[in-house]
Amino acid sequence: MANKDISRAVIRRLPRYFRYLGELKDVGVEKISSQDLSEMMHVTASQIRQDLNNFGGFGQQGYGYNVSYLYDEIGKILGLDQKHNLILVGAGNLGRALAGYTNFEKRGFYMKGIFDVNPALQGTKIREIPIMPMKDIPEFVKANNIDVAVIAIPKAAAVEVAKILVDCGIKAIWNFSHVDLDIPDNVMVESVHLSESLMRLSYNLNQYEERHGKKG
Amino acid sequence: MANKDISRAVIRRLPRYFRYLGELKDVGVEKISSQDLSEMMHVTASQIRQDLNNFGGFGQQGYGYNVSYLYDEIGKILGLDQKHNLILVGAGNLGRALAGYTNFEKRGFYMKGIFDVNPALQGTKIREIPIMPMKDIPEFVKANNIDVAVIAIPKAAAVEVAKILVDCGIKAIWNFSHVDLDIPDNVMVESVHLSESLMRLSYNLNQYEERHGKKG
DNA sequence: TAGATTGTTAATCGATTAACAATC
DNA sequence: TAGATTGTTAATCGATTAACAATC
Repeated sequence: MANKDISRAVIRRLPRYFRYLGELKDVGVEKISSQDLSEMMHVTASQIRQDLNNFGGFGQQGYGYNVSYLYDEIGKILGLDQKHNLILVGAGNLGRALAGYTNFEKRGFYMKGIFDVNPALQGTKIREIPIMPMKDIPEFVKANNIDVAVIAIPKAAAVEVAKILVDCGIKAIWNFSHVDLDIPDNVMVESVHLSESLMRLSYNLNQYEERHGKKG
Repeated sequence: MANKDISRAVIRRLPRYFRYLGELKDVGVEKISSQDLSEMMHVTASQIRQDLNNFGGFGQQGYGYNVSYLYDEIGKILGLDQKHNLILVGAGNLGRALAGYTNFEKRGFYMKGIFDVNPALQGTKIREIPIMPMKDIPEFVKANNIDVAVIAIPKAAAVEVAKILVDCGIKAIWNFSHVDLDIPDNVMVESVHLSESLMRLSYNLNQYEERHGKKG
């Protein structure tokens, strides 16, 4: 299960395999060949086999892959069987949406605390999770065995907060702020840059219109 | 400005250049060399020059790049100077957060309507934008010159809604539902799969712990 | 056994980096 | 002019695809 040097491209694709296998499992499909899966996912069968074989031989010649088994194995590779406590920093629009995100538990992440600068929010709760002042972060992180933080605050504050989080030993940050957090290698950062995603949409839309006319 | 066959990798990077140039501009920096920018962004200078030269020579030998000019040019390449009307489908937690997302206007996107299945929400507004029943989508899209839809609803509904949107001539979809929308080539889809992002975080966190021990 | 399909090696393709001539 | 730095070609690297022997 411990694997060195898996390429980023492969890791990017793993969750998508996991999603498709989960759906197949849900509708009761027991086995699938790389060929059939490739048609469903619009990728090559070769790529699927290559990707999976980075982690071991999950299939069987002449048969294909057992859906349920492969689903579980990819889940383990993704570490979804591990439990982690997390905190949310920022209870604005996006933060509140993330606090209500029910998939955390399904992936092994448990939200234990929420932090915000707004004094009006302090003492209130979201889904039974207390909202606390920013200054309480270090103590809370240490006391509650927190190793992941979700950051959904303006970029200026994000840089500062990231530093605090790193100092109190957080191990990973899910970053929604519009900034690249420059933190030590031993802290993982996964960023969701909505703004950049919107610009890519804009680019593609614009390209299409330039090629086909605005009312194409 | 019309450019064929720019690789996806380059497009993925453009918004990031745009962000850094915007920040440089904001602090009053007038020019920058690919070398200096590369150090700031942690990429190679060569890559920056290659990327930019896909769209034309924006720099000057012996000088570098004019920050403000390059910022504007990349903005044009990304189509941020174009205006588009959009609707939001889904006024749940995430939908409400997106409705409050103030960057839309800055990127040329104007939210004109919100749609939701919940009857209790109908007739109410978010930021002066009316929430309407799903069945009104086609009429509204046609009447208000809408060409982009933001989808933030459960995956089962998303597939169905996407079909309706395509039928009434929408040109691009910003998809937050956990599903790959299988729609015609002439409709652009930009997906933000939060769930997959969280799984990548999980993978990296897990890898780190396996290599360094749980309390590394 | 024959057929199917994997695991894996080899070939191809594309993206990144290095190098340098052009030129401001 | 000399120095700096781009634009661009060539070299390298990595990722994807094709092919097929292994094997269920």
